[in-house]
Amino acid sequence: MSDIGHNSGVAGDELRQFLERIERLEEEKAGILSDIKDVYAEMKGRGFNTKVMRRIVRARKQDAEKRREEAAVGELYCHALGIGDLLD
Amino acid sequence: MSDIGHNSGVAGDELRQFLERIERLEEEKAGILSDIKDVYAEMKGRGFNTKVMRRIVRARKQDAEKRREEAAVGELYCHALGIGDLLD
Amino acid sequence: MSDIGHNSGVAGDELRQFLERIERLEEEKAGILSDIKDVYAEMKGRGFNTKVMRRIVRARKQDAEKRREEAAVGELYCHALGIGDLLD
Amino acid sequence: MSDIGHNSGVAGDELRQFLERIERLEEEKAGILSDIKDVYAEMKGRGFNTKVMRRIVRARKQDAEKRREEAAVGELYCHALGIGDLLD
DNA sequence: CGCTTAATATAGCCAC
DNA sequence: GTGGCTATATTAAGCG
Repeated sequence: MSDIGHNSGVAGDELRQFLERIERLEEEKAGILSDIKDVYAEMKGRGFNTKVMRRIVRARKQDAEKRREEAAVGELYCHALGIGDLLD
Repeated sequence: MSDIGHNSGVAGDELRQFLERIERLEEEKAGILSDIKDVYAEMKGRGFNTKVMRRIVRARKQDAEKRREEAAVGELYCHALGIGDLLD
Repeated sequence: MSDIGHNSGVAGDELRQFLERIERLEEEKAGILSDIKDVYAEMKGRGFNTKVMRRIVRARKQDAEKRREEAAVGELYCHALGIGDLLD
Repeated sequence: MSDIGHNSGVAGDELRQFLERIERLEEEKAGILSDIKDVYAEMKGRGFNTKVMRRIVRARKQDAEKRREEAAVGELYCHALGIGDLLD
């Protein structure tokens, strides 16, 4: 191999591409996290109780999850009953 | 030091005690996990759809969690309103 | 319907039995997990580094060969990326 | 009550605004997380060891943090010495 | 055996 | 600044 750098061929290039994509996304993620933190800080500056707010946000997330979960159970039920494989 | 083993004094003894306690508990845990697996296997042997069962168990666990979470939010609300620190 | 409750016959009873067995075992499991947590907390209170302890417990559980193999792959990747020896 | 909805005045409106901003950001965050997951999945599809990749990404993140910290200290020192920004 | 979920460990954040 | 707590990342298990 010629002295094209320290990588070991084409796999190295591909790896580097993946690494760049991931680190780019990680940067974006860090930005969002920072924004969220800022909003809570602003709230607190406006005199709101952020602990309560965090709980609410979490509860709403859990609620959405639970809905999805129940829908999944329902679907399984329907399937199991419809095709008669509650006994599989 | 006399030939009491390869430890380096009293801290070594204490560490070993902790390690034993932990590994004992880990063994118990492994036993329970194995038991759960066995129950599902038995169910399947009896002709039941275990995937549905797992979903149900999970949904019920989530339901309990959500209850707890909502209770926590309610408590925070009461506290916030009661002492008047919705604005903290 | 007779006084058998809201289930639909004998399969329902059997299902309920299984559900109870599973949830009972899940409770026991939760108890053990809690105990393990307590031991680590106690260790920390005694001044030990629990992160290191966890690694030791895990290492004693798993195989050494796999670790060696992963280390080799990591070295390879770092070399391919031209970023020498970030890992370990 | 006039047609302001079910809230209890201006604080309610402000709260709702904050809630919307937060949940909007949470959605964006979830999108990014999903994208990252996809990249790793693609890598795995191309035959790479993603576990090793994750370790590399993490190591580089820590390294970057340490760099930033050292840069900050360097700036501080330069300022304290009255020799502005010798270090990049 | 891979690949999708569940369990566990780590890390970041907030309050004290 | 420390310690608990929540969220995230990693590891392991279970199923097809």
